[in-house]
Amino acid sequence: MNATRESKPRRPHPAATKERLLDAAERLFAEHGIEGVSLRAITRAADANLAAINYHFGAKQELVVELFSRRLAPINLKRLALLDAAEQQAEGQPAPLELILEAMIRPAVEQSFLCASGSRRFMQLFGRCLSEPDEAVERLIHSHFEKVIQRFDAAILRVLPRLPAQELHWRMSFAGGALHHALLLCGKPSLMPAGMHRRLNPEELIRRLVSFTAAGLRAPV
Amino acid sequence: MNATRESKPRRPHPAATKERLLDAAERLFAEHGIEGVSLRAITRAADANLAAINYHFGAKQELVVELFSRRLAPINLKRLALLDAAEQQAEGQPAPLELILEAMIRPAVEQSFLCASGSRRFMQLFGRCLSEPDEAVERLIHSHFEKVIQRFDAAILRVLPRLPAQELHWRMSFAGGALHHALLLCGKPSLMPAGMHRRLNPEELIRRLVSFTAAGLRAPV
DNA sequence: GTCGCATTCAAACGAATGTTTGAAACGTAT
DNA sequence: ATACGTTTCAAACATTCGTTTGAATGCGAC
Repeated sequence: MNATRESKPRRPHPAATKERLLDAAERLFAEHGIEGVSLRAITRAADANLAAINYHFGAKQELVVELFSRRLAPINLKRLALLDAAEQQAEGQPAPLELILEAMIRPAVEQSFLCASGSRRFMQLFGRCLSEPDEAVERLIHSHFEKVIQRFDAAILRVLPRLPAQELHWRMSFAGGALHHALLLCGKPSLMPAGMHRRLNPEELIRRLVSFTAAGLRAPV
Repeated sequence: MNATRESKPRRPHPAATKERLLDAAERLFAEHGIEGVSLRAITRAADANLAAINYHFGAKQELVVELFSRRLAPINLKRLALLDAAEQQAEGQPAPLELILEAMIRPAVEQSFLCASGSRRFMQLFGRCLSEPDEAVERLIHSHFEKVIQRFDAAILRVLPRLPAQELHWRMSFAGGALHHALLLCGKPSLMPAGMHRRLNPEELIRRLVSFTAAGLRAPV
């Protein structure tokens, strides 16, 4: 008998404990909030020992940081890539507003709808953390978005040159709020009005968000 | 010497402990989240004994319920009153979209900017709780908003009759997300882009929110 | 005064939290 | 086989949490 495979069916990849912890924490955090999940719950769900988190991450806070970086970095890279593509396709002209907004919205929605792995609920967690008090998380999010916000602000100012900067900032905040609230609803259909979550697919949501926010941004001052 | 006034300057109205607890809890909850505030912190801030909360409310959860009801009920009453006024002024015609949206937005923004008492930060707390996991809070919010949502949906369907119900629900969710995200930003200027919180007054915010969401709701399907 | 009721108080309760510890088990290179 | 660095484990650490308790206090009515 193969001792490593049959006597202990659990722990298929011994070196993957760190990833299992991240996945379990992501799922549980999205469901119950960061403060609402204990290290014991995480390690139990990840089939790991209680001390594993402090061994691999040092502290719970560091796990949170690594969790956010793992998901936020790819999303924002994709946002910038889509924006680059939109601007390159415009050939010197300002990129179309709808394409800019889709570049901002699509990566978040797609990540939110990704069924594979635990990444599906991350955007729900992210939306929750926007309103959380933890200063470390706040700084972390801010650092991840600083560059993205600058690029998108500039792109939109190019296509809507008559929009005052102040007005643009507020409207982008409104758009962000709409996006994150929508992703939140996707994770909590119980908050939706009846019958709203019929045929809930990402492309439809993206289309709705783009047309709503584009109209809002184009509103007369 | 007046013993009740000079020997113990604290506790001016002995019967107001319950209110002091609610005010302190509201402020602390808005700053650190519900789960992030202990009964000890609340009672310390309210200059009351630790057991005061369990004596006056029975449990922490009941304090939260009473806290929400105290603020949410007047806001939603004002919303319905403004909507009634808008529809009455329209004299049988559908009420103007901008007036309907202002009826929804103004009470929340004004409550959020109210400097007197601790009510100023409640809307920040409310926005936070939209994404919180607590099922009791979730049901509580839902029950407070059920009637309001129905009335506003109907009013908007009257002025935008060509808007499919599904589309309307999503766009109202987007509008709600924009509103609550904006109120969240007002409570956390650190999340704003630089220079955005210059001259932050409620009327300007209301105007911006109304024009943004009105344009979004009118967007072509 | 003194009774009765509402409120406050200090102290303690059990349970749960994040973290630490030191030994055991593991895989791998020598 | 032996030794070594890495990883896992059970157990305990000190805090903190929400809640409970029972005595003390305040205060108006009789």
